[in-house]
Amino acid sequence: MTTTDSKPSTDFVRQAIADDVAKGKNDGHVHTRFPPEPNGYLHVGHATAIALNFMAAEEFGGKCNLRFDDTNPTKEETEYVEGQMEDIRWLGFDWEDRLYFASDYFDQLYEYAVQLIREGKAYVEELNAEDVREYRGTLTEPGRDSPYRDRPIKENLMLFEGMREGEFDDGAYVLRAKIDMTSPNINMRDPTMYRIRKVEHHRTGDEWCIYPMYDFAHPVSDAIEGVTHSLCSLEYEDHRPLYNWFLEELDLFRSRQIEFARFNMSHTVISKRWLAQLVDNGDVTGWDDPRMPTLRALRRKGYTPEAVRDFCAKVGIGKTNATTEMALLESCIREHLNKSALRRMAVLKPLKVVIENVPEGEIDYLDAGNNPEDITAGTRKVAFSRTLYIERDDFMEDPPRRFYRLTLGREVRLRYGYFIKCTEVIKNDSGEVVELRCTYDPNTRGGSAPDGRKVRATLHWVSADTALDAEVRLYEHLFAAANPHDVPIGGDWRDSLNPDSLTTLFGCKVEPSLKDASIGESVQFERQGYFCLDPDMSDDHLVFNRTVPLRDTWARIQKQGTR
RNA sequence: UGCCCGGUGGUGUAGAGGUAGCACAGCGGACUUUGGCUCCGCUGACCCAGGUUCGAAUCCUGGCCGGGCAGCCA
Repeated sequence: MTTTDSKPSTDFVRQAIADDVAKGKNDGHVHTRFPPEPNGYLHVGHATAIALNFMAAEEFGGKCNLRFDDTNPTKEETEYVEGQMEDIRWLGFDWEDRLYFASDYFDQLYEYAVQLIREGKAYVEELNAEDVREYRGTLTEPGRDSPYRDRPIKENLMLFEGMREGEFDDGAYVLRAKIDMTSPNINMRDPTMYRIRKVEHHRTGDEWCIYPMYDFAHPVSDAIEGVTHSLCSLEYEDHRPLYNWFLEELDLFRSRQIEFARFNMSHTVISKRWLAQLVDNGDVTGWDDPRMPTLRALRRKGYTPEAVRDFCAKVGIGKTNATTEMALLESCIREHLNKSALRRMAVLKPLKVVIENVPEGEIDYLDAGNNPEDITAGTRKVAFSRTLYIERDDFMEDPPRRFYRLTLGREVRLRYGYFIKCTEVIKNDSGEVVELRCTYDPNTRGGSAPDGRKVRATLHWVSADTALDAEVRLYEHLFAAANPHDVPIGGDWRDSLNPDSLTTLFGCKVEPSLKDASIGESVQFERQGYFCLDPDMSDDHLVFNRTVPLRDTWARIQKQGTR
């Protein structure tokens, strides 16, 4: 078989949708939904699902609903509803007027349950949870029919009504679908449809004391909304027959469930459960701690929605349990910020430099480009004066082979400035280098020598006369191990928490234009990385987060020398 | 031991009977007023065994390995 027209290669979900459209199913309409449970904050894993649902719908000319799956009031809160909506909007997706809640359908769900009871397809169970488990059988043995399975319809109706009226305690009764207790698929062994929970629901208050289970609520909700393709994660594969059973028995719109693999990423944990533990243990400062893989944490750290969406596209979608390297995420944010972020100079670990042939009190204002990738970003002035700071790491008294930066007697360039040559090294009593004396060449203003001589290195720097003090927070992987759960026997997944995941630097020296930055706005500190102001800042205290460091070839060379 | 799903370079993902591609990572080089960016090159994969076929990553059979399922969670 040959194809002359090259179809854009797509993932299997989009292919399945395309097949349905081609067959004229649902008159070619496509409608999806993103159905989070409001019991925590969204993370990058959710981002891939959000992107899949919204993008796929759009690609096929359809819409995507946002539907909160709020059928378990003991775990769900309004705070999370709002937080999740904020995160999805930030990502750049719009559900327009299609904001729904499974709880919107509680009345209809109840009616459908009654219908199934009337048709003899559901019954009220009064075995306790333990006995139900016992009757269910095991993975290898079939289950047995409950003694209440053949309760008369009238009685079921009365009891279910009683459940709804609050006549019984939590756990006293449960409504079950009557399917097949011997099914090899355990989900079909008379699954629970409703349980009694006398707790307040975040939206319906105390209107209800019985709540539908996911397996019942989800297909019905999808059908009510006309969702053509219900995308969910792999663990629901075994639930698909049940999903279809409800739609068929109730004769509802036939939504199609398609499962895809859940997202995993190296050097972190993804599930809400583990993340909550990190928050509770105080391993991080909260759900928005920049080391977390949550969307609000990434946002605070300086990630852009464009980069996260690009990441989702590059990760793709499959059916194998896969773990994406965090390096891919980092490359996505670097790619976006390289094009968009303004360049600034900031010295993280300052070393004082005195340019001896610059007179005291004299300040020279030099032009500095704001972004070499985008000339329309313009230029700014940076001050050059007798005393300035350079990075400690940019000077070595006894440099190794491939160290091109400053050392005694060597000439280097100050970015946008002049060539300087180190003439003297000043140390304190313990032998630490505390100051450098240098001379500059006035003929190299702007950074090039009229006589054509070259320097191997260009250093970033700031004038001591105009520099601002700042706190800078450097982040690294939260976990040292690629897979924190891959732990030796007897170990704990938290054992591989990286003790250096946060390094806080005080007394950093940054150029004054950074005073005008706004919280979250990305800038590149030249030669170092991308940074943004953290909300922890105040009028007289700048706090920057490092979003991601620049690729560092020198660090790699050093590492090679080490081994 | 029952049922379901899945195995393509280090990682992720294409491939639908006809040259195994892309991205990230790694390595080397060019360029460079960021040891950044960009550009060029390289390394590197179809779980195994049979079968069908002129031809198999793809279809069939059998193994092996991995994941999921026994909530009144989602």
